[in-house]
Amino acid sequence: MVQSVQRAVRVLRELAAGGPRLGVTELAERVGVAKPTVHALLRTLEGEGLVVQDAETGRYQLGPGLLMLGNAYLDTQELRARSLSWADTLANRADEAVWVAVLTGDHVFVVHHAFRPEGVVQILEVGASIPWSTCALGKAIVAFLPPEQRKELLEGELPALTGSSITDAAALARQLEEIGRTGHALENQESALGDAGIAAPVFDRSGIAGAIGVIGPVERVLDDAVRQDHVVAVREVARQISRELGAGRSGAAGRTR
Amino acid sequence: MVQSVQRAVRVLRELAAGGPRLGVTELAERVGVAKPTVHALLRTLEGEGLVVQDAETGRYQLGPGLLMLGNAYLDTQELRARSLSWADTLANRADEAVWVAVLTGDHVFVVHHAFRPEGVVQILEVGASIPWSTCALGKAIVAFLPPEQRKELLEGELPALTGSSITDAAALARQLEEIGRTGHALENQESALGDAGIAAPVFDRSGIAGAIGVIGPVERVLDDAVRQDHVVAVREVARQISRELGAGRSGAAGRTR
DNA sequence: GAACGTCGTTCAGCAATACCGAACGCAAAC
DNA sequence: GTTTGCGTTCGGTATTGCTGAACGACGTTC
Repeated sequence: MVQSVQRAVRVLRELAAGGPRLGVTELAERVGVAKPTVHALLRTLEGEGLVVQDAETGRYQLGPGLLMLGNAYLDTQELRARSLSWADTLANRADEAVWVAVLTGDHVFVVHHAFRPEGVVQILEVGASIPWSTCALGKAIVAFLPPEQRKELLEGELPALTGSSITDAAALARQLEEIGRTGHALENQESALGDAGIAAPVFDRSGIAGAIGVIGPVERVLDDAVRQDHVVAVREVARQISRELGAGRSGAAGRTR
Repeated sequence: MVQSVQRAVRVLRELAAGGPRLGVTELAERVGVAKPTVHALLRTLEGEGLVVQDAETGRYQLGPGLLMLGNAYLDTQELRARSLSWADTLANRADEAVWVAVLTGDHVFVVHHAFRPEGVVQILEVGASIPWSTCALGKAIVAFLPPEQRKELLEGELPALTGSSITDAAALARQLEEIGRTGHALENQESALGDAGIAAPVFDRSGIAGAIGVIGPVERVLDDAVRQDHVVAVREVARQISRELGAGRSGAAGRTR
């Protein structure tokens, strides 16, 4: 609606996507507006700290103000706040990394990452964005969405990140149905080779809020000896968080009606 | 310069600062513009995913798009990229948490956090913003800034976060001078009670780029038995990263001229 | 249970504002 | 030394965004 703001955000998006440093001219043609316009937007964003200009080359890149706002977003996430201690508990109990995620559009957003205890070098995944259909967290959320939204997502794009990604809507629908019955979702190397996950939905007063799950090497996570333990642990923790968020007593399919 | 963009950012800032959810009316009076104006801005930001509206109450809060942009900022940080593996190495060697930070205005911004191995529950501090004068990282950076910038910061506000925070400009100037000689900075509960830190500056082609250091309980970090080891380790790692960033061979005060 | 107050939202008109084409200064490339 | 490309500045135009007033819905109060 407000043109300049839309354009400013598009500029930020281009800066985020296209390489570390971009020039005014390049940005102008990517966004499709005149060069002086982009310049004015950049100066404004720079004044607000959302963009910084490299003193040497004159090119622009994203600024630290964005990180502040991004962190502020995390703080407003009630799901995240309530999950922090439970995620740690789960990480210790399962001896695996734990992710908490919400759905945004057709992607799943990791809002918290509890590390695996005693793990080796682990990279932080907070802020990661994954197509819903390729991970346990996404499937756990979508399975409990209102039918029309679920249908819409199923009819949308189903990208393949690995050879195991499920790209057939009918097969996915069957999985979702089963997830609705069992209350948990599985993922076997559908988003990254070698990684598997087990996730369960988290509800708040108004319905599905997100999902929590364990993520780790397929050999460990889906091992027959511990898999059922993981399922139970994840589902229990998800239900606990749901209760703290004020969900109705029907832990699972209750809110889909 | 571009009014609407400035106002949009101010709206985001207010959303970040003031509580989890704010209404249009409240935002309008905080930002000081008419209600419909704020409404239009919010609708635009919502369309871009930087803001979401609570379906129930109609109030607004920050959106996940901000997290994406914030993460994109981290990815553009060359210092962060080069530090990742070194920070882990240092965390293991020192057996303490390691932070990497850059200077923004008069605050220090944590862009990477390597956890202490085998540590108990640790909270992630990436995105934290600390007054430069209250932490080892900040002092390590400012000590190697060009003289006029250093002077400006010394004349600026020197807030006190704890009773140990240094608020006297002359005392700080003396510390900075010593840091310039020794190549490392110390912090003894100046930003948080019980926490201490040891940091060293990191340089790139054009001068000071940021700092890296260990953070932990004062009893461990500043213990006489290991303190000197920490100093050596931090300084070595800082020099290694500087080399990767293309700094001149003068590891320490070289670039201040 | 009805009246009130408050909130988010819509509308239309005014003019302020942001956009653009052209031109400038500067640096690097040839 | 010339040329090419960059980021930047400038001024006029009309598009665009801003505002006051009014609408409908919700929650509260008496």
